[in-house]
Amino acid sequence: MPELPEVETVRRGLAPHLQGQRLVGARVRQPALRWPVPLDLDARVREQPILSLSRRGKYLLVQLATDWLLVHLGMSGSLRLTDPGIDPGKHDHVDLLLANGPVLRYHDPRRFGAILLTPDPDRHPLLAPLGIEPLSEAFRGEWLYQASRQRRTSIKAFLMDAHTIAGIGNIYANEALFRAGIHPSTMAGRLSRTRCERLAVQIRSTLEAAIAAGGSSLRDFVDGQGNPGYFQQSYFVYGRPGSPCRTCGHAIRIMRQGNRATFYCPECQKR
DNA sequence: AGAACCACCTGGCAGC
DNA sequence: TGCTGCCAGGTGGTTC
Repeated sequence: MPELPEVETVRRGLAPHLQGQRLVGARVRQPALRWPVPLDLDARVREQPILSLSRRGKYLLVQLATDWLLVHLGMSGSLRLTDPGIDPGKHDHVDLLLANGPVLRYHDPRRFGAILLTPDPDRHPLLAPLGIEPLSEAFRGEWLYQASRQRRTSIKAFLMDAHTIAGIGNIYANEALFRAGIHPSTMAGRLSRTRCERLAVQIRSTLEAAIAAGGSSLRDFVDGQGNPGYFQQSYFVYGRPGSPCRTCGHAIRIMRQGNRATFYCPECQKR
């Protein structure tokens, strides 16, 4: 579910409801996420004002007065505001209680996500090694060109490496490569400046279009208010093996890179 | 350096 | 209806 656009959609949806509010505690029903939820979460968030909501790659950062909450949605996580009178469901593992009434409820059937606390996100071992933000000013064709020199890995693996570029997952790597006309197996270090320029532009525009559509509604993705996203309707290749390419009509192909499915059009995407 | 696996975990779905 | 096997948005780690 959650790649950069989905996390950004959640952030934008929650920010107006959380900024300026105050937490009064946390209820942890299932601490066994990817890493254990801190045992002292309740005590450390109690009476803490929420100063800001930001995002780094696929992590949502909630700035409190003395700590930062790091939330990762893993493969199946969601975060939404709900009424405290609504009973938690089977996979509603953590509630963050707001002073003004509602609860921020973390739901994650597969439990690949994480809720962590840190006094200094810049030095946190999960955040510090993250690569460039693909929506930042610095992310341009020339950056992509320089960063990919001497890299013999495939361009798709390169795009999905969070230590190089933060936030691009399987869906948007596939979609951006299609839009840029680049075959996913192309060696990263072999891309010309021109193609790096085109790819950087398409990565940005694909992510921005997905955010504008409210994210992708795979399975049960919902934003902070429980609304679905609509970007899935715009997929060119992801999840469409055998279906006609929306551009040329050839059948979309599927292959495996590592253990991830790669979708591409053999006609529109060149090595 | 990079590719391939594995691990973590649940649920949906196809096929029998 | 029910069982089995496979698949899924992530990602740190190990091994070759």
